[in-house]
Amino acid sequence: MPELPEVETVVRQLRQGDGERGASVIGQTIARVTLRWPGHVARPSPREFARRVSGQTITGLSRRGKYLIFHLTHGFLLIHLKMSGDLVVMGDHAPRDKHAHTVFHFRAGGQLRFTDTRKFGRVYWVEHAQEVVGALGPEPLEPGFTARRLGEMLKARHRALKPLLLDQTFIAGLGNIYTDEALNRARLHPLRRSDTLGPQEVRALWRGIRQALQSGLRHNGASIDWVYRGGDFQNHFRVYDRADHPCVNCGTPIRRTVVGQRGTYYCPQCQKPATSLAKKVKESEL
DNA sequence: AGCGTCACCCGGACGC
DNA sequence: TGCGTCCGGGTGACGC
Repeated sequence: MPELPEVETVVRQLRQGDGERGASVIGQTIARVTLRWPGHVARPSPREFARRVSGQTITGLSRRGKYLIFHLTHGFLLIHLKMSGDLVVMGDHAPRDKHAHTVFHFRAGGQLRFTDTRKFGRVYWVEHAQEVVGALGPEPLEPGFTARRLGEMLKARHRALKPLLLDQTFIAGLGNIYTDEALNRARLHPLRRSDTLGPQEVRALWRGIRQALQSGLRHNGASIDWVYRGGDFQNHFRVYDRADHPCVNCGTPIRRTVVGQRGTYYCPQCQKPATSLAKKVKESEL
């Protein structure tokens, strides 16, 4: 599931263009679009989408949260990879891929393929990118995201940390993997209430979030399931998908529970619940 | 209003 | 082999 580091990795590769993933998309003019599965188009209508995007030149590429933002001559093309999406530039005669549901054909030859096994991904064409990403929370790796600011944000809410961190309007870019990794680094229990953290704990969470994301970026993201993006962060998980494996810090077996309908991994020794939570947590584990 | 919970969309993996 | 179940990002419905 592409989260901030995976999406950023894709953005960098599409921007630079390398041997493995083809030429840069910057400067390419989209001659036409093939919509093999129109359900990919979130807005406007599939027909209108194809019309709006065709003939436009990609002048820039950026990221906001988990969205890729292609800057066009007029308006913006936004793509969300959701769980299984991937974007690759290929030659026109590259082998067919049954999961390449949306394909952007370049005037100069070559194509940008949006492959998406699960079909959860979405594409948008809008006049202003804000129409789609306007409600997102702050970018956790940008300078404006300080520990102080995080502290104020946490104080203003009264929720368990895990679902709050997954809320894209709270912070943009964290998904299930990096949330669990961040909480582990911060030594905070996933069910801990956001407004009960002391200053040291806020700072630990701030550092945990940033270190987990930066570590992911350094490894070019994680390649899990059948989606290979060149990254190897999956070999450096501390808790995610490591149920019953020893905690890298204390050796205690990592535990898997469900929080907010999401598989949640944590170390029961390093990430102890606050005393007021302990009873509730114990009950849910029996 | 804010929060928790659940269903939904998909198809591959996995257990029986 | 073939069935049922699980999984998840984001959204929207619903109830408290």
